[in-house]
Parts: sequence; structure tokens; C-alpha cells
Amino acid sequence: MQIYKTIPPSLTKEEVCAIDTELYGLPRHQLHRPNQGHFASMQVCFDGKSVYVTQNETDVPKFMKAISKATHLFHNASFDIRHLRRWCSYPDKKDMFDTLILERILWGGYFDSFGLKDLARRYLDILVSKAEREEFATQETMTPEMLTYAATDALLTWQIFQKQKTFMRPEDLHIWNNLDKPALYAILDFKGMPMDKEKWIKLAQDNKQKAEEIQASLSFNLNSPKQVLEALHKMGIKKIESTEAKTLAQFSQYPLVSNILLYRTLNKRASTYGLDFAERYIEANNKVYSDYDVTMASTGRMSSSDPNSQNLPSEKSYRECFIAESGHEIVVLDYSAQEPRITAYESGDSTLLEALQNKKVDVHTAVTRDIYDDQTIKKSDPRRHFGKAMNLGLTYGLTATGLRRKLYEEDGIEMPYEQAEELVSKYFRKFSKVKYWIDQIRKFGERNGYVQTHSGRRTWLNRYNYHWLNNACNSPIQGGAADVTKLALARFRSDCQKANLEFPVIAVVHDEFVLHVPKELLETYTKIAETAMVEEAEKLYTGVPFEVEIKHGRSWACKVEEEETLTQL
DNA sequence: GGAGACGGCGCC
DNA sequence: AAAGGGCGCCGTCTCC
Repeated sequence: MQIYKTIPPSLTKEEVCAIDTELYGLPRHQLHRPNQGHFASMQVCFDGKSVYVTQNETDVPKFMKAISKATHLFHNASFDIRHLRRWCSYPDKKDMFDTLILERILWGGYFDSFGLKDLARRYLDILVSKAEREEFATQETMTPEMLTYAATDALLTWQIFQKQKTFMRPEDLHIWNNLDKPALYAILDFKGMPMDKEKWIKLAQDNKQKAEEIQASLSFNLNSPKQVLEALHKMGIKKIESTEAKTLAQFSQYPLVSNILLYRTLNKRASTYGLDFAERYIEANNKVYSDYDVTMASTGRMSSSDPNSQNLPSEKSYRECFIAESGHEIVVLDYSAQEPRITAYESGDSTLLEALQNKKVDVHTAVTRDIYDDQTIKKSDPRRHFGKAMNLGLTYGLTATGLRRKLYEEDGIEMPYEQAEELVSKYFRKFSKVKYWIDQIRKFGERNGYVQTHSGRRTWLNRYNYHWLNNACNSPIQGGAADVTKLALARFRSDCQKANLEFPVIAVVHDEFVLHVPKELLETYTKIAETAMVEEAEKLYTGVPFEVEIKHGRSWACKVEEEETLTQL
């Protein structure tokens, strides 16, 4: 490897250039924050041999200008682009590849490590150390070893891409170009979530105090499953081996057990969603900036971290902490029954399709009517819980036992095993093409070792997992839903650009978009977002109607717009 | 004393 | 034998 400390020569459109950036002093949980850390170095490699490096941030625009025509490569583009934009403009570039995301597109479910060093091992048979990387967090100058490390990263990215692209099918390229890359650019434009910090802290303190009171009354550590189990055994509950909530629920008549369950809830609130959260993530402007990963999950779903904004408590009091700034509103748009619609497309089941087309009742009620062959069943009918559980669970490989548990946990319904079994078979008799599709896709997975979504996003199946074939039917559905969400996200952003409007997304939770919009633009944004969501979904899954539920208000706990419309009528 | 596994649990 | 899937984060515990 030859290192040059000069501006690289001007590259042509045909050349391919790997880019890597290092920063000093990035806090561990804020690697994605452009208001943290500062420039250490930028290095580029366009021939697989030589690396051009600068440690001067004023060189960044000069580097960028020289390589602007070439195809760009990054390993984790979201990190580099986000930070590079501090020192130069980096508009959406079409000729750009991310070896990290490409690797997930190619090998999701097959491998479970996707770091640069993992790829170097797999593609190049090179063992590299990442020890130097840690030093950037605490150092302010670069040792020769750190410089070599940084240069090597760019070199490896270039070399890996040469090998990686030989594995790419047209479908993989399609997923990158039309789904994941546009979604990546959209994610980089997400705005911070404005928060009511005081309210959050009040909740945290209340929960912490209540949790501590329970802990103080007991002589063992409630946070230790080991000690909890021991205490329960001593008390006479001998036959349990696990202390997770669903097991303990069976013994809730014991005051100790119900106290443990209460503690767990309070402590979850006080720890994961507590004072540390506020301290670490709520910034001086009272906003929270999550990091998003476009293709973390093996199914193609996005993930969120630092903090994870996809698993915040759905409880009203917590959602009320995410508030609109003055003159603004929060808008929440979510796909109704997104996954059952994809199941309907994949299976071509006309009964399910008709249930989804029924505008008069919701899909869970419609499916319940079909299961029981009774078209008079209303939304309030207790049997709707069964239809709902089937709708949501069957593509995960739901069994009679799983159905019973689901109903008990979520709706407090106790159902005899035989009845659950009968319900499952009734469902499959009625929706016979769904059953047929499940059987076929399982066979496909067994034969090929992978399955894919309608867009062609592939997930490899792990044969060493005893229920590995459940993923055969789950991945095309869950992954298909992720495909829809990404298409809609990119379309929404592009339509905002066309209308010369700022991109107002502050969070995406799988099938839900959360926007923060000026009040006077509420209708404009809502219309653009809804259209993008519905049209992109219906374009991909032709023939299936998609619906989006829209809410808006002062906070993420906003009331349902439908209710307003109903009262108006 | 730091890393990683594990149990547990928040969300879709 | 087997209790659908996908994530990220917390605290404990073990190991080095």
C-alpha cells in the first residue's frame, strides 16, 4: 500500500473510488451525531493500491471535487456522508455503493457479522485488527499506526467491492438502487424529535422511586433472574425454570410474584426509558436524534439505535413526551394491516383479498366473519380477537399452542387447546390458498436455502434453527413490508423535494411514519405522504388495496382523525 | 476491569 | 419437547 498525502488526481466517471473518514472524540452512543467529535482524516483509494490521505478538514472539498465524477464506495455510507456534510456538500449521488448494506442484501441471514474486517476475511482472506479504531475516540493526533489503519480501511473497501460485485444478481442491484440507497438518503434527512424533557424526567423519577420501594422491601436482587428464581423456589413454586413474565403470570395469585411483575415494568421504564436516556440523548435544543440503519434486519427491515425510537413505550404518557414545537403538529401515518395485505398478494387468496377490500369493516373483523361463516359478527364481538391473532400470527408459523398463548397474553383470553386447534384448521379451510402458499414457500426454502420478497430481496435460512422454515414464510412478508416502507419513504422525500418542501420525517417505526410539520402545511404534507404510501404499496403489490391511517395532534399520542370525521358526520 | 453471553422486555 | 418472526437496550454474571 502506497500512501500519498496530496490531493488525488481528477477521476473520470468510469473510475471507482472508496472513501473513508475518521473522527476524533466521538462519544460511544453518538457516533452518528454531526455536532460531536471533530475531523481526523479522510482517505480515498481508486486503484486498490494507493491511498490519498488528508488530516486537514479544509482539504475535504478539494478531495471531493477531484473524485466527484467517479463511482463512490463506502463501508457504512450513512456514517461517512453524515459527517462529510459538515465540511462539504454531498448531494444524493447515484453512483454510490455501500459495501455494508450490499453485504446484508447479499448475505442477510447467512452471515451475522458485516464489519469491514469480517468482509476482509471472507472476500480477501485478510485478517485485520480494529484495535486502532478505538484510539480515535480518545486521541487528538494520529500515530503512524492510526494513519495506516485509516488508509487500509479505504483500500480494503475498494478491494472488497471488486469481489463482492461478482456475487450480485440483478435483483440485488435493484434492491440497492431502488430501495435501500434512496431510503439511506432519506434517513440522512430525518429531523430530530422534539421532546418535553421535564415530563420525561418526571415519569422517570416516579417509576424509579416506585421500583426502588419494591426492591427495598425484598432481600434479593430483583434484577437478577437467578436470585428471583431461587426466591420463588424457596417460597414453594418449584416447577418453574424461567422467571420471564409469561411464566410468572401463571402464579400471579402470589403477592410476591405480582410484585416482581410490577417491578419489572417499573424498572424497564426507569432504566431503558429513564434518566440516562434523557441525559444521554435529549440534546440542548430538547431534540432526540436516533440513528437509523436501513438494512439491519436479515429480512430487510430498518432498525434504530442511540436511542432506539422504534421500541418506545406505546403508553400515552410516554408518547406525550414527543411534542410538536409551537406552530407545528405531529402527524402519524401508519399502514393498516400492512402484512396481511402482502400475504393476500403472495397467496392470491380471493377470500382474504375480499376481506381486505371490504371498506365497511376492518380486516380483523372481516376475517373473523369468514372463519365463522357469520357475516353478522361485529367489531365488538369477542371472537374478533381470534381473527386478529390469526391475521398477525399465521405467517410467523403460528400454531394452536402459540395462538393460545398470544390470546392469553394480549387479551387475557383462556382458550382450550382443542378449540385453538379447531380455529387454526378452520382458518386454513377458509383461506385455503394461504395454506397452500405457506406450504409452497416452505418447500422452496427447504430446497433452496433462501426465500425472497416480491422485490427480490433475499433472506438466507438457517437450517440449524429448529423452526427455520417459519422464516421461510415470515421473511417474504416482513421483508415485503419493509420494501414497501422504503419505497414510500423515498417517494415521499422526492415528492417533498419537487414541491420545494422540507422533509418532515422525525421517525419511522416499520409501518408508521411520524412527521413534524408547520400547522399551515398540515394538509399539504398529509396528502403527499398518504399518496406516496398508498401508491408505492399498490404499485408493488398490484391488485391489493392499501390503506393508511392518519392521526395528528400536539404529540405522538395524537388522537385519531377518523374519530373527528365520524362525529362530524 | 472490559467483553461477551444471557435473561428479560420494550416495539412492530 | 420444542410455545410464530424481526430488532436494541438494560442489568447480571462469567470469563479472561
